[in-house]
Amino acid sequence: MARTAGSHSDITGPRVREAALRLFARHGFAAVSMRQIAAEVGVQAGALYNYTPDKQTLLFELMRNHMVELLADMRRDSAVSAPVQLDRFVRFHISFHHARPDAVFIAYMELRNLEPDNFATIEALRRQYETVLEDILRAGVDGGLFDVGDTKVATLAVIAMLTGVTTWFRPDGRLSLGDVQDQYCQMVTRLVGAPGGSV
Amino acid sequence: MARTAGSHSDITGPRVREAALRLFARHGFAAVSMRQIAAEVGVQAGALYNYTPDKQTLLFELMRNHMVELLADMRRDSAVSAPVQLDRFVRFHISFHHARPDAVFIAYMELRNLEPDNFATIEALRRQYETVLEDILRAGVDGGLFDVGDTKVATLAVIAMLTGVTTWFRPDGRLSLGDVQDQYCQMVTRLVGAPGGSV
DNA sequence: GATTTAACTGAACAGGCGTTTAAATCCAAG
DNA sequence: CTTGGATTTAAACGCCTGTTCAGTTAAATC
Repeated sequence: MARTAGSHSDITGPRVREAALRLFARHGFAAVSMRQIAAEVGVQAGALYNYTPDKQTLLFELMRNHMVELLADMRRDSAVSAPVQLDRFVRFHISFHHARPDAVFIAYMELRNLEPDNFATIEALRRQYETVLEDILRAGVDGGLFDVGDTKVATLAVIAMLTGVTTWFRPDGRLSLGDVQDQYCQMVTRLVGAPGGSV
Repeated sequence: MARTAGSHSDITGPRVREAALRLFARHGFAAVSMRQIAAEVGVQAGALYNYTPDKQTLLFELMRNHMVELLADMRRDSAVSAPVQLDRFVRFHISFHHARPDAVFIAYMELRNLEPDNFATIEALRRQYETVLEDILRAGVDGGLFDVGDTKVATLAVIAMLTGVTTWFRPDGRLSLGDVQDQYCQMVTRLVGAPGGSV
């Protein structure tokens, strides 16, 4: 034997992913070259292929990691009432996405650059996430606590609304993240027709 | 003199823009080559330069046309009440965007591929559109008909929610466009805390 | 200090990129 | 039918693309 596995790869590997994440988010997958990513890491383009089989897989892994992390971090507690679950979901979505603006951007913008198999995988994870919210809404409707027209439509409307926050929220702006979370909780609560929603 | 101006350009010009619109929407600006656009039109790449000074301008013109058309088609009638204006805004946004899925896609996804000056122009048009909704909400708040936390936040939330429709709505699906418009009107009405909103 | 091998370089590959330009083509007016 | 300008082609420009690979470097083990 000799050199222990990953004497530099422990460092370079993550750096490659970080650089790719930032550059893909900033300029788009198709507009970023492997040489640009390599330059950001301080390495030649060929060295990247120690860490990914190709550019497409690099994108796919970034998106999958993001979605897996999203699903893992979300705690689903069906013991509490639907309105409380909804409130938690809203706050979780906003804070989780705010902490990873680049990954969010990529996950929503680069879907069309995924090869069919990879697209199907990411799409399945995304639907899984949507289902969590949909289940909350349906539970609320079944319990007579919510009143929405079509549950699926309401689900997609709420997620679109929440994800939009990442595109404009700046922590040094007029409102704190907590302020924004509070307002979105109120808006979503009203949107689903919860009794306490309207003042 | 000879051939009247634009004997073929009347045909080729629009075809170039149509092909570019579709291809940019499908694959992304950076991933589409001038040769691909030319092939779609049935022409050599060089011929495109009779219709656009360069690729960047082709993208910019598509986006600007979309935004200008959006602002032009919207009829602002401040004589009616804020809730009615809001209802009309929601229905208009959904149907206008549904009729132009490719242009919508480009207008929201290709902003980062615009050069600074072009970006500023599109951004200004977009803010102009947002202001229309914001004015409606503020009028409603001032008249005691709406109750939102921060008006700007509510504006962005509603627009994000409405624009999201384009990503999933299919006319051959479970719901008609009218159904979707109805449900979004109800959700938005409740979201802004209008009195009749909650059942 | 010799050996081993992970990590990386640098050059090369075939092909595509946006754009330019001279020459060819086309067609309506004279 | 000739003419002349609008329209398009075909080829070329220099540069960049993702990926491969033989060769170099350097660190950890013996």
